[in-house]
Amino acid sequence: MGKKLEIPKKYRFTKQRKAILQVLENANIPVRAEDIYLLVKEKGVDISLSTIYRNLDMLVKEGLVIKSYMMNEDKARFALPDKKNYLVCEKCGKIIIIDNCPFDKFKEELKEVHQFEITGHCIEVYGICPDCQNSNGD
Amino acid sequence: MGKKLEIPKKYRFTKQRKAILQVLENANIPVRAEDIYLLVKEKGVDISLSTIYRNLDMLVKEGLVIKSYMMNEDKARFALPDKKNYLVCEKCGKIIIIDNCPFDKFKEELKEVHQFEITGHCIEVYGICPDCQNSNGD
DNA sequence: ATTTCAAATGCAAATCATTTGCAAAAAGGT
DNA sequence: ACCTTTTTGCAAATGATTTGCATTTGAAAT
Repeated sequence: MGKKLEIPKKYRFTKQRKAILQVLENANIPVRAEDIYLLVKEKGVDISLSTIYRNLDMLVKEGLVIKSYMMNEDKARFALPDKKNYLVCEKCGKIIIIDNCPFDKFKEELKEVHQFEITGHCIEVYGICPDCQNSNGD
Repeated sequence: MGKKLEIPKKYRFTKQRKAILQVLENANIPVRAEDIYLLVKEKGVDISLSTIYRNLDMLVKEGLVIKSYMMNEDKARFALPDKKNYLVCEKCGKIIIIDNCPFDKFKEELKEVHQFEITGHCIEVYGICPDCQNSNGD
């Protein structure tokens, strides 16, 4: 699914780090620290939440991972850059990645108008998914 | 500045609430709960943080205010819907609102492809602002 | 293969934004 | 002014994320 994550050589390649990368690569939506925790443990690798947070911080600082927050959720989510644009269903929370981001063409215009050197972006679209449109009530 | 906020009649019009709305209307960028707290106090109106959070929750639930998180900041920001798309400078943190959102045309396409009934969106673009492009170091 | 040492980890404690319980204060209709 | 309900403030609780520190572990050098 996602692209291969290349960790800069200045960092060591531990089994915990390896497992975290694997989860991020396999995830098809942005995941929370806790999701990673469970998925890594599931693979039989021992890990702690602080290790996960420390690695995510590092990855975000290196620009390899995007951190974002979703509507009405107080926990951060992390994803490879190709999963940073998504649709979220307000009812069931389903997440759908938008590929072929339409934003790129607009980027040029924005760059000129504001003289910004643009390094990235993140789009969150929310609405009601097909399934929830049909089902009334909750 | 921003548009006028209309509070549904089912809510009472207290002085704290009035002050919060005023701050949101006058803000030219998304603000944090704490910013609102300081600005309201500055106007001489007594208020507590819990009142601010409760009102913001209400406004978000009513769809009158957009809640978002910015890059590398763990605090939520709140803004009227016309300020939900912005550029952030990674160096100095400067925020610039994108008006005339280019996203609307793309919305139709997205609606068809994913069958989503789209109710809103939020775009964050990050990069380096003109000022910071020149200044080296910090 | 062993040594060596900085980087990485786990645990428990600390932080800090946000939330919540509850009694007191203030809206708004009658 | 009175009554009922919402809203507020305070202080305590919550819960995600961060941090200190002793221990473990990569991987470079021997």
